[in-house]
Amino acid sequence: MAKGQSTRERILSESLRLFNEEGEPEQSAVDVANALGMSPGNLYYHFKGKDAIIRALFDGFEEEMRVILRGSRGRITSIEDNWVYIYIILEEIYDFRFFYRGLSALLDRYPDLAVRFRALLAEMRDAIDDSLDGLEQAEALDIHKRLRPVVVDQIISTLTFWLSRDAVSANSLESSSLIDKTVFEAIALVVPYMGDASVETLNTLIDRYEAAKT
Amino acid sequence: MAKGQSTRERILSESLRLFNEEGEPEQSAVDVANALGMSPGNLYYHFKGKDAIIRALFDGFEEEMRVILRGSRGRITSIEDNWVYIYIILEEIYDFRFFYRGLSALLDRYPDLAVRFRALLAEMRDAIDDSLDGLEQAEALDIHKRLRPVVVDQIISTLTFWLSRDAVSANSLESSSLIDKTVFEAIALVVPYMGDASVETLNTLIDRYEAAKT
DNA sequence: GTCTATAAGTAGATAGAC
DNA sequence: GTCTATCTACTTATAGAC
Repeated sequence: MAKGQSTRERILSESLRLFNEEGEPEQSAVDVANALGMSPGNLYYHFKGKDAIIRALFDGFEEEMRVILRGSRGRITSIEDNWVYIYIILEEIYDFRFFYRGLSALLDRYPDLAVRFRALLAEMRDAIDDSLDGLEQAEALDIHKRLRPVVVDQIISTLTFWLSRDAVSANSLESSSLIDKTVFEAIALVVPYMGDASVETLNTLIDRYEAAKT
Repeated sequence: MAKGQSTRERILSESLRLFNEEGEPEQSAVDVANALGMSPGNLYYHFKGKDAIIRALFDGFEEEMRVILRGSRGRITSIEDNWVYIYIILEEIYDFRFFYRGLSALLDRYPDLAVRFRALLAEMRDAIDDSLDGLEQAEALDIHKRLRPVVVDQIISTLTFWLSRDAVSANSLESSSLIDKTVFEAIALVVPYMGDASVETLNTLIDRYEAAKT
């Protein structure tokens, strides 16, 4: 543990680590205290319980994600830009993976977080719409009016459930491979709408993907 | 409750109802017994606990899903066929929705069910491959070799996480509307690969979707 | 097959000493 | 700020009577 870290911060970072690595449902507030060599009473002095810890962790995630989403507006015009942009989003989600893995259950347990999470998803939707607009101009992307919202839903769904998909699949990947694969899949959703540029774009995408693997 | 139903059957159907409607994590074995006006001791006589109940429920789901998946092989050639086929799959999943809503957590808790669930997904993958083959011949569907497995993944993902997506979204739909919407989205994933037939297919799809709504 | 009673274990939470 | 001690509430599980 880095010196200068307050007890509060130590509780938060150890909780995040335990939830991500051992599974949030399996860890009680007392487990967190034990992992830190701290008494439960002390932990309860800093946080009213596991609920308060999870809310505090969400605060941090929410803020960082907002910075990412807002920082990109109007700046995404190429496939390369998109690759990097989505990669950054997925890395942020990966750091908060316990939340995404048990999403439905957690949103049921914390209705207040559900409201905030939905607001975050709405921001993400706007950001994706924005970058699709950018691509439509720069790369002659052409999505049928009726299909546009469906495609956006599919992209959001991919960015939301990629970790659950991996958990369900038999052979779980290492994190960076998984992120690369997911970026590829997200962009692949719009490739067929690129008309004559599709094949070329697909090749660019495959090159980028293969490069990331090495 | 229908007469002639054994206590075992009553426990299973009441458990399924409670898990689906009230959430599986919130219901203990004692809650199920109480809901049936039965003593916990009696429930424990029939099932060793909640784990045994969930395994028995999975047995039923697994068997029904296999029948559906195997019954369709080689019989799907049109968009209409696909619509009906996917609709039936989603209805079956809907009956077992508590499981799909807490998928990651449940597969973590029951590694034996994880193995069986993955086998079921593999069967589903084969069935989807099969029906895409059918469409490729009948409707000149043309998916780039590299994208084919990605598209199949996206379809499977849609059919696996549609209930979680709905739970996360702000405005949850009524079950039949949600199923219609999901069928539309699943088929929409292959529409752009239909070349000249795309627009026509999309219109057929929209008509079918609008008809389902009324 | 079904009931009552109860044991055993654990998470969540707080009071009060240091 | 941190610790020890403790209490409540609840789930799981079983023994033994009917």
